[in-house]
Amino acid sequence: MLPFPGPSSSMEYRHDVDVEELCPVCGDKVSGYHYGLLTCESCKGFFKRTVQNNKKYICAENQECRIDKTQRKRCPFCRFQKCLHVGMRLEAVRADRMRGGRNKFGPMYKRDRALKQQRKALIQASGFRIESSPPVVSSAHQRDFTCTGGLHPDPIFSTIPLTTAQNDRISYQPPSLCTLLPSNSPGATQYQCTSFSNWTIKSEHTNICTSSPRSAAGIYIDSDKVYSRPFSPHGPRMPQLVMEFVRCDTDELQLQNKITARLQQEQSSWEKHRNLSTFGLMCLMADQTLFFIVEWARRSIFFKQLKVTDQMKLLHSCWSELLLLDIISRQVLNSKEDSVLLVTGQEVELSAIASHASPTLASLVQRGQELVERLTILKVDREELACIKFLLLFNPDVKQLEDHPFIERVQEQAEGALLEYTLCTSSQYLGRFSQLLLCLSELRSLSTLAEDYLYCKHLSGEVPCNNLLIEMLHAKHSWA
DNA sequence: CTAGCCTTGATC
DNA sequence: GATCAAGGCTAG
Repeated sequence: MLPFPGPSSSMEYRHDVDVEELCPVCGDKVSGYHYGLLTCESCKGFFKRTVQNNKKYICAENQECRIDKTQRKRCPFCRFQKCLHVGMRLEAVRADRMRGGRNKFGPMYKRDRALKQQRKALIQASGFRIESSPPVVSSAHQRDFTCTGGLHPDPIFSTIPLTTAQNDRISYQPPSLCTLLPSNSPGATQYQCTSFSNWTIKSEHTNICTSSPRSAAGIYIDSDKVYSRPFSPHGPRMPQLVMEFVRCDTDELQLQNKITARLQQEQSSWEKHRNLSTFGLMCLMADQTLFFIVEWARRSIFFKQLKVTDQMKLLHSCWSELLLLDIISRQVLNSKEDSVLLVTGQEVELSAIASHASPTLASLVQRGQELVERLTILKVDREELACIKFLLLFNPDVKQLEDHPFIERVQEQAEGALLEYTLCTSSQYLGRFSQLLLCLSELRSLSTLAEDYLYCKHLSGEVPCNNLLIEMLHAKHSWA
């Protein structure tokens, strides 16, 4: 048993002098503080040109264009909206065009830097290591699966009859994930920009550098900078990135309805060929959930900026972790102690599972339950779960990533966001963050075991085939 | 128009 | 003198 991965697979927090961050406007590399916050060089220049020359832009679409590194040139209107939205300050552009020197934002930049240093020191002091999945050494995974041609036009609604595992091994379909990933629904999940007319620079912002420093739970926090909340001005303050993560989340009710509908469709198709076991039905459920996990990733902030090849590598690496987290989250948020709540809304008695499960499965369920209990005691919330999903997805330990620095930076930002959130919501601050990271480790470890288990079941022909689940089971090992 | 690099100058 | 966020310059 491998409760925790070995040190070789762990990712330590680096002690770099410069913490690399992402431009809140486009996700490019930050070059320094510009007009009120850390941005990249190009957005700095863009903001300067726009304000200095009093430029007026018009959006050709719905004023909600996605702004990222590759598309930032396409719509200056939405780019400028986003500049304002994330907090770039008009008043930092000098009317007299005087060069050099310092402006009134200097002290604010200094405090922000101090906060970041403090946060970094806290993380280091806590001695955390973010554990990642160890390389899978199970001999069952060493097989070489040859892919042949032929893609499903739409795997989600595919009614191609399911084949047996034996046949699958001979004619394994190539990854359907690659057909799911290319973005083909522009505008579906774009960054929300407030319209310019609705945006007002509040006078309190201009006084920020003269206001007295605030502290929370012994940790200095410049809340105007870190906890700006344009989405919901009346709610509790929380890191903007956490709100963005939550915004990316899938609606549970919608998920339940869609998966139930698809399962009925799949099941009727399957039953024409043979009876489906309970285990098979669970696999179909997991399979359908995977489609939604891919959908979630595809429309998520940062992920959609990645090349499809990197997207596939990340998903192939963390699918089982995300799937397990999905199942576990459901138990934590809708907790009934003696039963497991399925994605379809059905409940299965734990005693029923225990009486039918093999020792391996029983042990997996047991460990899963223990993790649910730990998270329940912690009262983990949606915001924290949303951060954890991003921590799992943006795993910088995945091999041969094209844009590794970007993924590393997102991982760091997600960690930072989770830390800030826990500091801001919990009186035990650092303790809570460490507890959550320990749960994350356990989740990773558990998902590896679950994947091994599933793989063995697949080899014995018990997993319905030609689906995303099978592709994922095969993929991690064919990449290696 | 964009974005990378350069120059400037107040503050430390 | 070093720093670093302003504005400036310019090839692409």
